[in-house]
Amino acid sequence: MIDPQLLRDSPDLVRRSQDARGDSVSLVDQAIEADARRRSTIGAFEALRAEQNAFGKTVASAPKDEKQALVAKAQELAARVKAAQQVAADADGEFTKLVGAIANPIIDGVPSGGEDNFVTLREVGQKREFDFEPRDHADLGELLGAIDIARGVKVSGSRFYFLKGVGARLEIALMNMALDRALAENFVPLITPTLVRPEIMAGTGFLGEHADEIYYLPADDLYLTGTSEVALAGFHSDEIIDLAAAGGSLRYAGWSTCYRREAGSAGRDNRGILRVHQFNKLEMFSYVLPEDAEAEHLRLVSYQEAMLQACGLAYRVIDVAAGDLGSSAARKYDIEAWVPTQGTYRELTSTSNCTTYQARRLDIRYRTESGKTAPVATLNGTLATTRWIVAILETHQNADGSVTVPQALRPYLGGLERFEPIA
RNA sequence: GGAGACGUCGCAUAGUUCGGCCUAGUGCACCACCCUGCUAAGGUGGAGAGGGGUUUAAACUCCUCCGAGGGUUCAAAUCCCUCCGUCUCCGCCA
Repeated sequence: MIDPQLLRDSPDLVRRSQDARGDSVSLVDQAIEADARRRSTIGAFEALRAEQNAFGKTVASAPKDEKQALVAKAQELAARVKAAQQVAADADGEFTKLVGAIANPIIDGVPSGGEDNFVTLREVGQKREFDFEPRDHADLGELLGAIDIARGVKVSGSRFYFLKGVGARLEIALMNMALDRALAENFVPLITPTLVRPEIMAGTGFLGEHADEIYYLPADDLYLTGTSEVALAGFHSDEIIDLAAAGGSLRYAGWSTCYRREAGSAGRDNRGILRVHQFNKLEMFSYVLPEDAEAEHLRLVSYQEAMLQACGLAYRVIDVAAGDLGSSAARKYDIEAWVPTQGTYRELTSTSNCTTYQARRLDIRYRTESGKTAPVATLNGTLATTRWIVAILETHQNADGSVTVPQALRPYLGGLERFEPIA
């Protein structure tokens, strides 16, 4: 949810953001109007209520013989209060609905437009060239006994797989390397719930545009999370957190399995494990002071880049365009790694600065120096996922089908230097 | 899954019997000052959250919040319903 004060003070800023995202601009004016109506109806109700409260005392202390008449008058007053309360509640509901539909105002510099209007900030690393015909990760996975798609499909259906042998070990190694790096930056590790209540799912904004992406268990009214961001954001919901005592920020590294229905992407990336229903992820999540959010965002990107570099991957960092941002994000950087057999970059990480938008909805606050409460800023970013295996296998493959393990990962694989094809 | 107990403004509690004197009391912790002086004790005062009005701001003022949401009533922490959660015991199962 955006700051209602911003709507009153700087409506143009909100209008510009809506326009850049390709969202409704008139929604802003509807919300402003609803805000005015809300406040006037609340005022009317509260005045009546004050009258009722005062009159109630008169009734309570009145002598018995006068009570009858007073109660009759109180009944009439109560009816008016009830009506005014309903009007105020309706106006408040309408305002909440409209203001809730407005996405987080983008940060200056975010490119306008849709999916294709991103700006490439930098390209890093050498794209791998081959003097042989490179295999794609699905072939390599089979050759190495690392990925078993067929059996995944047999057991669970399309877009499921088994990681096996060095494949399973590689994923655990990636997660452990990511965790070690997160620990070095003072992230607190968390293994998070992957089933969450509706209000937490809604609070993180995933029930809106992503609703059909999410697995839902009707028997228990619980949602399976597509990222630990949901639980990490919910972790401090309804809390006033002490950022000062924590050194200005609270950082968590959440590990979890992630579940995605991939509705609407039928036919896309069907081969291999690029787009799957279930994978694992180590996610960084930061709670910071609003004024520190942009600096924290750049730090998260730098940790991601360091991870990709350690894995010997070529990549580009892109500034995602406004129309391709989630409603909670004010800016998002994606890092895409070069996938040789596809001849293109594919997203391996994403990091969003949600400013105070997500925190306002989840009611996560801190205390300012003057002692008042104010919403914190939240940020999230990927540090490792199962998908990285795709780029790592393809990038470091050799002509005989073996794969050279990047130096940085070897300590996490018992010193293993190469994955060799199984017989 | 069954039975029972419970949920009060940081923590701990009073209040629920029998609706109005609750504008939710008290203790601890906290903050400021005072006294005293040696790591403590005492004294005075302050202090919850959200939302209106007003204001440069402060101050002031009103409304709401007793797990959540409904209901009854002129009036609900208190009565009724639903849900959520915690604890104890029993059952079942990794």
